[in-house]
Amino acid sequence: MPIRFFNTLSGKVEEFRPLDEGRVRMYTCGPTVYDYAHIGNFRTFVFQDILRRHLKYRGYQMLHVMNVTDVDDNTIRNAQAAGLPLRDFTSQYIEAFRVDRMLLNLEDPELVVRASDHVDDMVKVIQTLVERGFAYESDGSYYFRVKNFPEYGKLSKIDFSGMRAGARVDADKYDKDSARDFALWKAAKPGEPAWNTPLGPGRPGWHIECSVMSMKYLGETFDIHSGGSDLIFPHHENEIAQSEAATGKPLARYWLHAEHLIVNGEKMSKSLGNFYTLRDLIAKSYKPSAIRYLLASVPFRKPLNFTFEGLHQAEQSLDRLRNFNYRLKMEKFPPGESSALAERARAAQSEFEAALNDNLNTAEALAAIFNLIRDGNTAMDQGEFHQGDRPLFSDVLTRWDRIFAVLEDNDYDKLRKAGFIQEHRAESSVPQPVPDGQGTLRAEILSDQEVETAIREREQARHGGDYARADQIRQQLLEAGIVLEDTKVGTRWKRK
RNA sequence: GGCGCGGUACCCAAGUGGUAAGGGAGAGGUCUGCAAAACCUUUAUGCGGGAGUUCGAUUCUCCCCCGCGCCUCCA
Repeated sequence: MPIRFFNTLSGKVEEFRPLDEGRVRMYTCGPTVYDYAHIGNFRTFVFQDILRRHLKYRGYQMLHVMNVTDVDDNTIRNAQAAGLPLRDFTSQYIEAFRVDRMLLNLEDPELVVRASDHVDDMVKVIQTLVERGFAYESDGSYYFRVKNFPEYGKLSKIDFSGMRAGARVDADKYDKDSARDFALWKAAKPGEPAWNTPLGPGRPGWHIECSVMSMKYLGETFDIHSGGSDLIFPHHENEIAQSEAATGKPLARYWLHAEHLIVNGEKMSKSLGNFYTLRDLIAKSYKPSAIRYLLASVPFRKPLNFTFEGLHQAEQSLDRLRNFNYRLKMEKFPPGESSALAERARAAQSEFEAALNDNLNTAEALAAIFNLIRDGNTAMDQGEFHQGDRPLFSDVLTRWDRIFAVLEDNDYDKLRKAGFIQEHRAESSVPQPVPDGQGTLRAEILSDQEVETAIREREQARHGGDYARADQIRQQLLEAGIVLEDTKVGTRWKRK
């Protein structure tokens, strides 16, 4: 079955066929590293992760390049405010972004590249654009001459032909021939970082980095380019202009754009107080896997309305998935197998695969797996689920999770790895959350060993008929964030 | 104003020219020392509003209303 994507360039859903059989070259616009990435950014990055995971699932070898913008007005401003050299400042947020990706189970792209490492390459491309008549110098800055690139607007579908230069913007404010022209290279200003290059001292404009780095690592034409919908114009439109003017070849064949995340129906902004980073949500005790689930559950071309109720619902849904997975692994089933269940499992597999092939319809892919879970649970309750059915169900779940990556309950391991929580050390006192003074949370948690000791004590109380004591222990553990469930095969525990 | 994405039950959210997936929440029931988990039943004659096309529209067309985004450096 072919994969179909909505291509912003054509405005239609199209069958996906990469240039090289079996291999996909993809470029995605990563963050500007002047602060922690926010959940709106991660909506797009989770979409891109689902995209690459599905392509891999379909057997494609990926060459995925993600850029990091580490030189622009924002990074320069914040680095100065922090009193740090630009590179040191941005390196901190590149590292924070790496940790956030780890927490959200985002696969690492094959290459993550920094704009500031490619200034020489950018200079060469700008020189080419000058030679070809697409760029000009003015006061030490270089601009792209939009009117020489007639296809300008083909991605964003903006028709510029009727607009007169200077009609909207006071042209005198700029040293540009036309208000629409955009900067390729910005002349050095006092107090700002600058590179000494054949173009003169200065720093790159925003768009040129992506043209240059994609060309360098993926070639002049590659398969997929993606980012948030706000990048369609001007960023991606300008990339197309620069790249195609320089090479004479199409830049990317499929353009995929994620719609924005909004919060409570409003745009997320710092002034509205509804602006959240991943760390903000972790500090409120939400699990990264639930955040990933929520961000993945709405197909990428739909606006995603983020609410805390929605996040809570995602947690509940995730529990349902994991409960079934646990039951599948741990419960004892009668020998034999059922051909009806085998058929059911394979049907669910083809349903979720078809949903993802259809422009990454994650909502439908979720429905397919929940239907399977209900049928599996029902069969188990009725004693009709057999040992021989286990491997197939397990296989389908595992396949599904190659895309969604939420099944394994390893949030605490990851939070510990990130340094956000630590195990409880003292013997007597109850673990306490400890704010670390940076808006994140370092909480102490009970160790696995402590939990298991308490569970053994409760088991003894239960066998002795001392239910009051058993319930007390269960309550104490609950207050420490540990949930107990008595099953046929013993007591299961999990972290809330 | 231009371009784009949306408006489906209490909440989130699929989908189709032929009569509304899935998840959460609520209610009742089964199971269990209790709880939790799980299962069963149940919750939209209805898919923003109006008109049209059609045997038939939530799905197509037109108009209108509302939300969100972009329109020079925001994922």
